[in-house]
Amino acid sequence: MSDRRSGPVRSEAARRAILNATATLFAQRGYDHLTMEGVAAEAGVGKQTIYRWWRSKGELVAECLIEGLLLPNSFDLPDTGDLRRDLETWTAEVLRVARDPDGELLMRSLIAAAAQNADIAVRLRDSLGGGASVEGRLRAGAAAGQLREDAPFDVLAEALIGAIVVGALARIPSDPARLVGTLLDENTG
Amino acid sequence: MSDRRSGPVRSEAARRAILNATATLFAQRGYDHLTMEGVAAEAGVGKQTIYRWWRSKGELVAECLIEGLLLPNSFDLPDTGDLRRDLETWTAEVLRVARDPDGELLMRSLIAAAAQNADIAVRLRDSLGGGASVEGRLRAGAAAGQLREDAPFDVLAEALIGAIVVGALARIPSDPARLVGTLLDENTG
DNA sequence: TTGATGATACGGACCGTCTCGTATCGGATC
DNA sequence: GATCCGATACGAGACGGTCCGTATCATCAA
Repeated sequence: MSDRRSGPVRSEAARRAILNATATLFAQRGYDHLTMEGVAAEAGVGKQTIYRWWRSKGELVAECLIEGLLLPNSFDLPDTGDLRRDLETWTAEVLRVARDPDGELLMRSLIAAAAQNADIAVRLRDSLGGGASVEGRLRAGAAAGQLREDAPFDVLAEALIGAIVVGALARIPSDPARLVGTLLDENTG
Repeated sequence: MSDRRSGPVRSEAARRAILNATATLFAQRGYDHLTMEGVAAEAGVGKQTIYRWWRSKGELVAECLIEGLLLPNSFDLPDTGDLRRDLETWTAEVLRVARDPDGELLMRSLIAAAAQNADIAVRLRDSLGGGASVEGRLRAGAAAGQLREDAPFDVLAEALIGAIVVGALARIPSDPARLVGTLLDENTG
């Protein structure tokens, strides 16, 4: 028995056009005003082609997130060996984007999308450095003697990301150095 | 010149029916599946009566929040004199509601609503103890010698609420004692 | 031959506006 | 004080629009 198939193969061009259109419209209009018909039109594609491969708007946005089409690469957390400076750099970069008018809509839309869709929440957390990057960087810092070895890395990561998110939602101007300082100071080795 | 009006006065019965219906349907279906027509039907009211007094779904939900129809009163932060225990009690209560299936939908919907609507974000922050309650409780604790006098109260409050919110979004099981402990431990006087 | 594609028609859900007829208020008239 | 009148909120629902998710074309590449 062979699982060979005849007929045309899934069009990669259509897939990319759809994902790019989704990213464009998401950034322009936000999650709630993102429509499947809009994506189809922008991508020059039939609606059915979208529904054939994605079950919902949420899956579409989640895949854009995975593909890195929604968040800039600068959100990668650096590791220069200086834990505090790296965290401040990263926090400042995230806050800078969050304060830019376009970026603010993007962040708020991502949060709204994450609140409505578990897939997106997981992907967003990854993209924003959830389990992996922030917590990992904290561990590396501890290994380098810049943080208590037994510091609660997961809680600290959650608090840092949480403070940024809530600050963005409530439009509170946060100071990266104060924020990182508050969380690190008490836990330095 | 007088600003007297003739004609019937705004119906308080209709207002309450609308707000109650909004709260009920919000808790049942979440923010995005809350429809004006659904509210009108549930409240036994004409759609126009809603649109006459509220410009959007967001304003409606924000007013429910103000009226205390969406969040239980138990979210009031106690002050027994023991800062750490009070914060742990409050955090545990919030997390308890967030873990209940109905409560989870409610919390996630509130976050989604806050991300989309600035009014709701402000009201939610108030209801959840934003500037006022958590930060104020921290100050009181400092005055009682349970926290450094010069601790960054605002950042700590933001980090605590943020950690709870992000934990709820990403469905991370948080431990109230660890969370509060991490934030308080080395800011104690 | 098979199956993905762009296009488009379809019924249905909600939107926000508009207009009914009805009920209730204040002010003017008697 | 009784009565009428203009103003206005009310419940109900019709209306044109947008978007949903599904179904069905003819077309075209493997």
